[in-house]
Amino acid sequence: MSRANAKVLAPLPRRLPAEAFSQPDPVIAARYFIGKTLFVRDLSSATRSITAGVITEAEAYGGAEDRACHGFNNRRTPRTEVMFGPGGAAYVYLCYGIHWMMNIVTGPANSPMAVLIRAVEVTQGADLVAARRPGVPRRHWSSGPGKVAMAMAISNAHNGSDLRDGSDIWLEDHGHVAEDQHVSIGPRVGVESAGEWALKPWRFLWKPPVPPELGHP
DNA sequence: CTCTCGATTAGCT
DNA sequence: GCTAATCGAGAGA
Repeated sequence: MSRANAKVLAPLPRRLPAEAFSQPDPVIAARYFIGKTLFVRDLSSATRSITAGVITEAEAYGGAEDRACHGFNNRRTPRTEVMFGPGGAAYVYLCYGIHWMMNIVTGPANSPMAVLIRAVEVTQGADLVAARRPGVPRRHWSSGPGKVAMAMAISNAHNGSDLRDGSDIWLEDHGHVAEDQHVSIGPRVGVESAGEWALKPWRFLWKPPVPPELGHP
């Protein structure tokens, strides 16, 4: 291969800029992450294989006043500790004793904010995901926060990993554009007990356009 | 130590 | 639509 071709074919700089993680408003961050690609290395297998998926649903948590956030009122515990670090780390915790939830820590240090990844569309390693989710239809592989972890083999082994330049779990921009007209905004799921904070429209759901031939008259 | 509850899912009605 | 499963975190005594 010639030097000129090597330059043309060199990988694009796909990692996200640092500012994406230090963004002080978790709601803006959540919207920004829609359409970005999450890469995960399977730390539980000897092969340490990698799967990837485009983020299609996300929710914002944070600001010390957000009652739905684990860091509400600056509650600092072993579990929430990673949220008090600077943006860019993975916050992974166990929910309902069974399900792992994957979050992107955002904002400055000492300010607990995170974006929960609620759904992805698998774009790499579909064979691996199919093996992890036997009998499950593809459309249900990762259509929920617990399912995202199951599909991509995310667990507490990823908690605290640096998403900015790490190699166990990270984010890339592959040019998928989630246009406003296809992104619905609404209240967060499963946080009814958070009072008025449960009503905040901090959930973003990307529904790619329906092909014309499938549209209703 | 004990008690409560959860950023959910899957299966059945 | 309804609910059991499942267990660690966090709070309080």
